[in-house]
Parts: sequence; structure tokens; C-alpha cells
Amino acid sequence: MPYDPSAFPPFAVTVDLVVLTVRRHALCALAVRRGESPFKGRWALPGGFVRDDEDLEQAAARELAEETGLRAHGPSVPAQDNGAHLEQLATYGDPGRDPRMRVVSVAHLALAPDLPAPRPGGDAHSARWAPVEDLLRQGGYGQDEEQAAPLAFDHARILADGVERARSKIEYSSLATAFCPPEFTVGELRRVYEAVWGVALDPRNFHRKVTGTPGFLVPTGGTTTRQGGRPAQLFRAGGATLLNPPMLRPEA
Amino acid sequence: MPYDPSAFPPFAVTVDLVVLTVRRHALCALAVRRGESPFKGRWALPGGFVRDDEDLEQAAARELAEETGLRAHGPSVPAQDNGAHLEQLATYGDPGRDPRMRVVSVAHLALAPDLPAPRPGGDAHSARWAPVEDLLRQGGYGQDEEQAAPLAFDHARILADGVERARSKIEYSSLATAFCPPEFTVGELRRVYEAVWGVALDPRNFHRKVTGTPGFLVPTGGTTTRQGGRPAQLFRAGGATLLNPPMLRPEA
DNA sequence: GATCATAGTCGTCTGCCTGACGATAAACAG
DNA sequence: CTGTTTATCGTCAGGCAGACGACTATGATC
Repeated sequence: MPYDPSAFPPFAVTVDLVVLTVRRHALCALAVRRGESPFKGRWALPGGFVRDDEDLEQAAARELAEETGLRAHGPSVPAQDNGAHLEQLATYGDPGRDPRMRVVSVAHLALAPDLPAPRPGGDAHSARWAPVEDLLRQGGYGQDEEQAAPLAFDHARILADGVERARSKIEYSSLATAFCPPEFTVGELRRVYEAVWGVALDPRNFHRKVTGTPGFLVPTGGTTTRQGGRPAQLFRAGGATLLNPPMLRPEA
Repeated sequence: MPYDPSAFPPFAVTVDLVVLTVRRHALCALAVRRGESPFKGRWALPGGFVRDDEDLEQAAARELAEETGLRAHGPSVPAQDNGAHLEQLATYGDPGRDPRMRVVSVAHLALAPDLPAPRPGGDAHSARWAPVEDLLRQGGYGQDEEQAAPLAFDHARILADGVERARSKIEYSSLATAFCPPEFTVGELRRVYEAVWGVALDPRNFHRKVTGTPGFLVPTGGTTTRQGGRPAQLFRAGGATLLNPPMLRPEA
């Protein structure tokens, strides 16, 4: 097929973000309230149009910064001590997913440590961290009526895909450390796994696994007692990004 | 951001296909020769524009049918006895990846059994199955000069991503059966793994693993001798799509 | 037809990893 | 001082994978 500039239908291309964090023992996602029709007043994933001169990952990083203030690191940006992990998730392009026009959305997945200031202040009217369980509960019932409505557009599916990606990827990679601050304890890392998977893990076997995998955790020498109990060793994420053999979730 | 129809830049959206098969003990990909500028005469991945009224997966299935005659089954189309596995791979949208205009390409991965008729006869001038090793060898040297040039656009990276997806996904899923005809032997399945991973596997341990995983293989009762040697039992793919525990590739 | 080459299939053995769980250590709250 | 909490080390049995021996059933070759 020759590339006739008039031969292709024009699309709008957006990035949508599944931003996950662990707060109070629960896996939470960032949701913004829509100020415009359609789905006015409903909760949605943050996102926006890709600009003419930017890459898809740049657009996602820009939206992430606008909504959360987080700097992102991903495939093309090496990891720093602060900032969130960012990776492409999947692309959604059903005709009719947006009633106004043909929109193709390249969804991205971002993983962030619990934010010191949960101040999402972008162009959205309001934003909040909500447990993914609440956001995905169809016809769900939150504490108030506002939370009951399902997410706008096909964002429930996008969120579900992002959560599943995170759940499976921490099995065989060091991605769970993206939910932790730069220095963390084995127990804090374990609580991340427990929140993401929604299960309880044996602290002794977990400790053996993560400390026994070479290159996964590097002791910093310090200790902390911020969880109460006996002081725990502090670690930072090591260079190993792949966990071999993987740590499989307990059977369903 | 309000959705002002004039506020977003228009994009062209295409689907590109990484179609993989196993031929003569090698993992091969479908490549088409470009008949138009830019990259005229160079090899590229098959693909085309997404139409105004079709879903991304539909567009990929249509392109696959045009190029290979294969019917696809994927997330939204249940598996049939014939046809190829189709799934979304990733989306590539660098500004400048196409010198003529802003194009976002949603790449898809298709896995097909060795085709009875390798007759790719779509709109491309010519098409061929080429070992991925040859296509990815930068400044590679094939039998003839034509094969030496790298793939057009960013298609080498897309192909590499697709190959890596296939290599990793057969570890923990039954996807390798997508490379096999409806009925196949354990040895044929093992040769698929060997070709995709580029390693030699122990036939006895492989046999134990795949026949010992419940729901993975279902014996049909028949036997075949098409490989020479002692007749082998014929199987078809069972209902299990996930392989637990996974079959990990030998260490690098 | 005997022999050989080729594949397929069944076992055995050993070492590693995991899940279950006991025991000890080091902090804090009363 | 005692109980509670969390961290960390050890032990043990079962499961699984890699290495590899043995046997079986075909076709090819002499």
C-alpha cells in the first residue's frame, strides 16, 4: 500500500497512566475526577494527548510529572534514587471507546513509592489514591456514592491490565523495589508483595529468598526501627533486575 | 485538558506484524520487500493503516490474512484448530520513525505453524520467511546482497522485541503449541523450543516435563513416524494455557 | 534377515529450592 | 521485668530439574 497522505484516517493519540503505589497495606491507583463531558464527574485514569514532537514515553513521563510531581525512569531513562518506574503497558483503540472521536490510547504503567505529599495537582479538578479493589469493583460501593460508579471509558480494563502486569512482573523481577523508598528493609519489601498480591507471606522464607538472591539487595550498613520491634537492616536495590528462579505467587 | 477537536495533533496509526514460525530448525519471521520510498527495496515487517471502523486487533488480523492467508485467534477470538496465535506486542511512536509524517505503530505478534504454502501474496511486491538471526544481524551478510541491509524503519527493534516476547512466553505458557500443527509429537514440540531458544534440550527431561504437566498435552491416541525412528504418540494442545512451574530456558 | 542409525519412552539419582515451622535476638510498652 | 512485636537464623521433608543409563520400535543398509 503506497503511503498516500490522504489515504489514512486521522487518529487522536493519548497516553493514559496506571500509577500504582502501596498505601496502608493496600495497592492503590491514582484516579482523577473528570471535569468535562463525557463521563463528567466520574473517576478516570490520568492522561492526555501526545504532543507533536514528543515520544510516547516522554508524553507519559510528562503527564506523570504533571499529576504527581514524580520524575520517571524507564527503558530509556536509567533508574535514579528517586522517581517512579515507568513502562509501556498496552494500547487500546476500539472504535467507540471515546464517543466523540477515534482515540488510540497508549497506556503506561508507573510504580511509585508511597508519596510524601499525595498532592496530585495537575489539570484535573481533583485526584486521589484509591485502592484498586475499590476502583475495579463493578457497581462498587465505597464509603460514599462518588466512588461507586465505575471508571470512565475503558479505564477499568486498562487498570485491571496494569494491576495484573504489576502482579506478575514482581514474580520474576526486582520491580517491587520501585514501590519502596531508596532504602528499605526486608519487611517493608515483603509488605509490598503482600499488598500487591493480596496474600500473607512467611517472613522467614521471604527473607531467605530475597537475601539469598545475589545482586538483588545490597545492605547499606544502616538499620532502622521504623516498623517497631527489633531493628532491621536497611537495603537498597541491587543491580540485578531479573529474579532467577522467580518467586511465584502462592496458588490461587 | 478539555477535548477540543482542534487541540490535538493528528496521527497516522498503523499495525505492524511480527509473524514467527519455525522452519528447518530455525525461528523465522515474515518479511516483505518495500516497493515505495522511503526504504524502497529494503525488507520490512508487514503492516498497514488501521481503518476508521476497525479495532486494532481486527486490523492486525486483517493484515495477517492478507499477507499469509492465516486466520488469527487471539484474546477476543477463541483458538481454533487452524489459524495463528495473535497478540498485541507494543506500540512505537517516536517522532521521526517515519520520515514523512507522524506515525504510531501498534505492533502485533503472530505465531504460526510452518505453512503448507509459504505463499505470502498480499499487496507487497514480494515476501519471504527469513531466519530472525539473519534479519537482526546488523550489517548482516546473507547469501545475497539483498539480505544484508537492515530492516526498514525501526522494524529491527520491533522484531527483536517480538522475538524476545516469544522466547520468554513459551517458558510459562503453552504458546509453543501455536508453532505446531493441530496434532504433534513431543519431539516436534521440543524442536520448537530448541529453535526458538537456540539451544539443545534433553529429550528425556523435556518429555517428562510436558507430559507430566496436567492439562498441557492431550493424547489423541494416534501415533506417527514422520520424524523417522520409533513411532511417537500424537498429542493436541490441552486446555491449560499456563505452565506452572514454568520451564525456564537454560542459563545464558 | 542381521545390523545400524534414529527417535521415543521409562527410570534413577543427586542437588537445589521451597514451604512449614521452631528458636533466638533486639527493640518498645506497660 | 514481662509481654509484644518484628527480624533473623536453622532445620527438615517434599518436589522438581539436570545428568544420564536403559530399553523399545521403527526404517535404512549390508
